[in-house]
Amino acid sequence: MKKFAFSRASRLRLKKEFEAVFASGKKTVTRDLVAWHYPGGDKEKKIGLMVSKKTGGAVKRNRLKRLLREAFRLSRKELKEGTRLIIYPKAGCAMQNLAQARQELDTLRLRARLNDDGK
RNA sequence: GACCGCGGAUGGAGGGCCGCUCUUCCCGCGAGGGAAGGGAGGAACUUCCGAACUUCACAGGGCAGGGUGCCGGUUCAAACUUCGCAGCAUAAUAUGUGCGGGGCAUAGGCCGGGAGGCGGGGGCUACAUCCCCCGUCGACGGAGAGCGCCACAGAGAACAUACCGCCCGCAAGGGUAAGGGUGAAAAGGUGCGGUAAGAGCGCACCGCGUCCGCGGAAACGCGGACGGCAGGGCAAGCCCCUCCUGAAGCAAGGCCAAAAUUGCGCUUGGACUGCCCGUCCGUCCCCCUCCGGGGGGAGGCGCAGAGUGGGCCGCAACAGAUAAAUGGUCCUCCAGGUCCCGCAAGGGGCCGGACAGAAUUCGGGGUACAGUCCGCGGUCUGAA
RNA sequence: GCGCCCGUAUCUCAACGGAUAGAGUCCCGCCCUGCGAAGGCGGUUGUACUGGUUCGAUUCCAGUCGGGCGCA
Repeated sequence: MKKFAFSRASRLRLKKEFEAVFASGKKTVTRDLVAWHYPGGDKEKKIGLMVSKKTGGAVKRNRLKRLLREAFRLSRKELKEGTRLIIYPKAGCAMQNLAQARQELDTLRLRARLNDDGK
């Protein structure tokens, strides 16, 4: 297995999965992000991204998703196993580069107590 | 040379590390791993036109509805269709693929022309009309079929009882449409004749209409004859005429198909065993009964219909995803901006790469766009 | 992706193609009150933008821009 792999298994892909997290998950809010999270059944950590059209055009939205996906990919070993996470950047979100994205994701993880404490 | 505007081209380059997606091959029981190769644009944006494609509808004709509107030339597709050639894939003369020619856009783009509107200048001594030139604009059939509207001002805004006038008349009344005034628009213009005053009432020129001739490929123009001249504007108001037009759209459409439900058929279930026999354990409810059993329901199994969740095709000619890939980060170079040091050559610091992201495909239009290059036009400045 | 609709004051809505674009609300000033609320009087604020048709455009037409809706 690759160390920083990010395949389709790490993404929420079905409407059912999203709805399960919305229905029974907890909501955590930081300055720029809103997140829903829920401990899943298996060990896989999965992420889903939602970006509103209010954020901007397709280029801006894609850039935002790529940054957040990259931040998740690089720091996902710190995350608790089995986490299902949905991230929604707020409309006025001023995220410019990867460093800011990782910092935002870190504060989100601490605030939601999703750290991998080694079981 | 600088600046501005318009049009066109281009839309940073190389590398390291970590990732995503597709195809082919290899390894692996599998999960997966590895190798090679492909992976956003001129606008992918917009959805303003059209073509292909798909499903539905469809005897023929008409109406309604929607659209179109001076003339000529030119421009058109990796889609579709037709023909020819080539050679690859394959068992194949079929199919796919490549090349070339033809067809195909009602209304688009570009170029040119013609009438027309507006503005400016000039000409006919002057006004008006008209003519010529320059600039500019436009979706440019019909107001000689009908309906409707035309504020304010003005007497009057459309089959005129004409306000001030002019003329006749003592007056009542009548005749006038020249002149004044209003307005975006008021019964063709100028001149002469004519008349009580006037008027296409008559005449000349111009304008308008009809017909004929000539020129032009056509729109149209020119000339001649005839008609005294019908009654304003608006059709991007309704409308009439010409011509075109079946509807919807890949979320089209086709296929596979859990669970639950519906229908039909069959039916004691499990363990021991390779299988049968056999043994053991479990065996819901109702009705009939000659106590052997039989029938029905529930349950179980199978099949079928429909088609939800979901998936596949449509969807690839070297992008082909589907909560939707084509990325992140660092270094060097190339442009660029700004600041500091310096007389200058130059050196250093900081910032930093336009607009923008495929979703069946193709063509045209529209819009956005840093920097660089090219062309055209304008203004300013300088030199000869 | 495809198809469709709508843009008027801060907000909710009016306005046969006719001029100064209205009504409530908001805001501002004054009056009233010991102060405020309510009330009264007065005022500010504009047709998304750019062209075209027309004597004249919020209205008609075209194009940009910005919102919204439907379709599995």
